[in-house]
Amino acid sequence: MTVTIVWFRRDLRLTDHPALWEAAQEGAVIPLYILDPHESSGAAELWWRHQSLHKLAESLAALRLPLLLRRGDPLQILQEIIDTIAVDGVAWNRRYDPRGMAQDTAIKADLQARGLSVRSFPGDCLVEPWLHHHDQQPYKVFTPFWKSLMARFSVAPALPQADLQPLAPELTQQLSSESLSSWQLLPQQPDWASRFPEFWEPGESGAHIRLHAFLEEGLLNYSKGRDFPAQPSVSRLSPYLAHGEISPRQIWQETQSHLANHPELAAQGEHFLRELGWREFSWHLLFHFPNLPDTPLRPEFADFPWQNNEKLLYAWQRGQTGYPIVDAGMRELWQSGWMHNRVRMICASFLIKDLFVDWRKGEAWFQDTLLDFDEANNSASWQWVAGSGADAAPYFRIFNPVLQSEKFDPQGDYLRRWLPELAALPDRYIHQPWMAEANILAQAKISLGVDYPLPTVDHAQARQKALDVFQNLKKKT
DNA sequence: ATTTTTTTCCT
DNA sequence: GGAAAAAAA
Repeated sequence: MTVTIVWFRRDLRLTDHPALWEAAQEGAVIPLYILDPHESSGAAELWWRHQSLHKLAESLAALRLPLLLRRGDPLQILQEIIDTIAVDGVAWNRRYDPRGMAQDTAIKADLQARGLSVRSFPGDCLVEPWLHHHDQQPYKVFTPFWKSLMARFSVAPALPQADLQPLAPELTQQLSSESLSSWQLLPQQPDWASRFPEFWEPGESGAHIRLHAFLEEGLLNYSKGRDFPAQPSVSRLSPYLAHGEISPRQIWQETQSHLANHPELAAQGEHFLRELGWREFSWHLLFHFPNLPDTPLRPEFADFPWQNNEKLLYAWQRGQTGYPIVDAGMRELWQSGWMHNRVRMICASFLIKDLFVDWRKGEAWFQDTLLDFDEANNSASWQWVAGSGADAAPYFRIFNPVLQSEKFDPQGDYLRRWLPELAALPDRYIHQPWMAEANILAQAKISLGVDYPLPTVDHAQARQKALDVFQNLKKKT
């Protein structure tokens, strides 16, 4: 009978957890979570992590297992536990972020030198990110990447929940855990996160409830509906995925089995799974280009003449740009910790190409405020919008915030949900309040510049300026 | 995962 | 002269 420490990281779940499964097959399991103070984490993701750890501890407690919570350098913590009690090995699911991989390699070497069995298992990708072209080059374009992945690999079946046995009391007595509340993961400004529980139910069971609700209600119109932020046509699984409360393998498998019963949804399902493919592609890119979070993949973007106007950045962050679709998105993010994908693209394009603020400032803001923050998705997607990424939008693809709003929120339902001060404006003007005549504004009780800002920049001018800058960048190279 | 301008095609 | 398609950015 062996005793294995199972080190939980961004895989806060009990099902389809390969390390936990394997360790439980062989004997007793000591579940451990380490808060690493050197790891930078956004305020929103810490809020979620608090709830998530609480839920995981509850699920384990029901199986008469503790969740050990320790704060500090992971190697030191592991050494400390190993020195205290008789442990045979340590097991974890692999991480694929550059810092995490380096840390895991060092820890594995150290613990193995101490004679421990250290085993790592596949982490939360459909296929581990080190695949490449036949000539060893990494994929830089999504479609060939995804086709090749689909053709060459099959997704491993999701594992059921491990059969966990209670720990022997004498073992439990020797283990000390810190209290979750002592970590103070919840934000210092409590009113900021106060509305999160209206929108989210963190935890493994919440993840599966969400997935099944989506498969039943959202998938039917996924391909078209996913672009309309007022429609319930997207899965909203991203925060669960980011914290590993559900694995991509589980989403894959449960979607496939739903499709088996609903063959008419095949095309919608394929589209949904392809979005999981974009997550996969982002992790592939981050693995092969570890500087993705702070260095443009296309070198000509290194000298981009950013203006980085602090006031404009602040207006964007707080949803005060004067462009309703941008402001609605930024307020959705601030209030709910999440933003619809279509609106993320519009807001990001606006920051970069209308406000001339460095995409890394936007990336940092998203990191701090997104409940679903994911290092690979966030950096790959910002580079995609900036045009500096691998398979990026061409630089001249500049979103028009009014057209996008009219096209994807025609009745202004999304705008009215997040911008109550504009609710009384007629549909025709809600996408561009500055075009409304004085009597219409008066009727809607809006004084522009007082109740709602005038546009901070002129889109047509900003667009032209952005295109000119891009022409100059091209000339230099 | 686009927008704008130009051209074509019809009335 | 307006809509649709194609081209350019």
